[in-house]
Amino acid sequence: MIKAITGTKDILPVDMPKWHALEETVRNVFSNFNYKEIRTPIFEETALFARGIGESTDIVSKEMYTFIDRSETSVTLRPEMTASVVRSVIEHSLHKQQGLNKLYYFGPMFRQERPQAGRFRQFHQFGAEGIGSNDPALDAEMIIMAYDIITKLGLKNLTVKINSLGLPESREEYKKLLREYLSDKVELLSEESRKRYETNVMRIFDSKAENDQKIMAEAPLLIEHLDEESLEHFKLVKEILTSANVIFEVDPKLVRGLDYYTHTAFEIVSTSVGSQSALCGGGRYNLLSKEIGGEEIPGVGFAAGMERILLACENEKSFEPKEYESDLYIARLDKSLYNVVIDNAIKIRRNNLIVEYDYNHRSFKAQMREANKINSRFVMIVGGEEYERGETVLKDMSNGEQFTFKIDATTDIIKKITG
RNA sequence: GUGGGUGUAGCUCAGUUGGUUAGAGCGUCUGGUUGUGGCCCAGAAGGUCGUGGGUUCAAAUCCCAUCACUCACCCCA
Repeated sequence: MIKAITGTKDILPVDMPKWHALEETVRNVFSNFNYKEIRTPIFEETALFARGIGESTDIVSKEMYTFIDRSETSVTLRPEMTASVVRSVIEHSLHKQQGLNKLYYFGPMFRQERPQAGRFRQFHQFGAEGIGSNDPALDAEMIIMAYDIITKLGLKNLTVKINSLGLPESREEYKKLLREYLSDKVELLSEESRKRYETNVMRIFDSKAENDQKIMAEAPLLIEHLDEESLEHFKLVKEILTSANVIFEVDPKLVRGLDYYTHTAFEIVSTSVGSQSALCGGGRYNLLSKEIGGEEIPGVGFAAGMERILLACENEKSFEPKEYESDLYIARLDKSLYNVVIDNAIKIRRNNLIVEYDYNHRSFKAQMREANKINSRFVMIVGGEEYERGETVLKDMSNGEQFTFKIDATTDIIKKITG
């Protein structure tokens, strides 16, 4: 018995109403902010992610689905979308056609991690990227859109965390400072953190090891060593969020695991899911386009995990997607009338109504039971004396009332149903 | 990669100190008089007890291995 690959999930018809509801909310909010959808390939040259996201990140160093294709090219299933979107903008010179490109996307992403609650190897994200402006209003807009989508779904128990990672120059200076602070404490750090001391010292703030946290509690914070420009940028972001009524908290220890961030970094976390509590995350990435070989184009964006959001919605029972319904079920009393059923079903379906009938040649009772099961509003009964008179019965399933019509006047039936 | 938990019908689960033909609810199918759903009633189908090995007169039950699922660490959406 072949089963779906570890960490992947079938999204079955019963799951579809909530996915559609989520997608609808996402599209509505993004289009109100005038973002346009973009779709990029599901796999890319490995170098795009390696350089864009950063060799030392967990994603690149141990989580990517990478393989050599038949033309000896190393390709990778995308672990996130930002690098792809920036690549696409540069490749098609979208940034030269207009100053700012406001883009959004949906789709599956792939990371080979151990699955757990709210984490899969194939998972879905929606997200937005604003490419071509360094304005703090755009940073704020990302957070506001993410916040609006999530709150429109009725979710509570949220925290919006923001931080500024500053400019590369001030960050390098700060890293020196941090290394100095840690220089005589390296021996006390966990193994993982000692590695980070060499590769990416700021990430030690992410460590959950008790002793590491104790040491880091006293460490100098980047936010206290930001340059003027970064401080001003951060201040404006906070002001806009405040006037938009987005309640946030500044988390000086929020250091995101992707290399390309500058200035704003943010996350929205929920207490309604498992330990993987980040529903969305993002930030500004003014260095990214240069990193992947283009000119320097400022950008900011975020991505949100759809499975996690739906999990939070279920746990909070925040909304109830509507159940499947159909307009008409055509039942026959006599097997010989199958063709009449088929003809009418096709005619009425072509008039934009949801029509079903029994394909398994079951009893009339079974047909009525099925009509009820699929939530059909009406049943059209074909057969018997009425049929001999050229008529058919239409039953309203909500109250049991029945009406008789000329069978060749299906338009009357359609009117009755839609009216 | 590391640790914990769980694998019995399509689903959710029961199965006593190892002891005959492995159960329930839901779901599915059929029927409850000639042509009418929901509720109710009756009946039926459906299981190599995850897989492989071992202990035993006897294993769903005990032991070992293996796989899968799951939660957590790590990290992230």
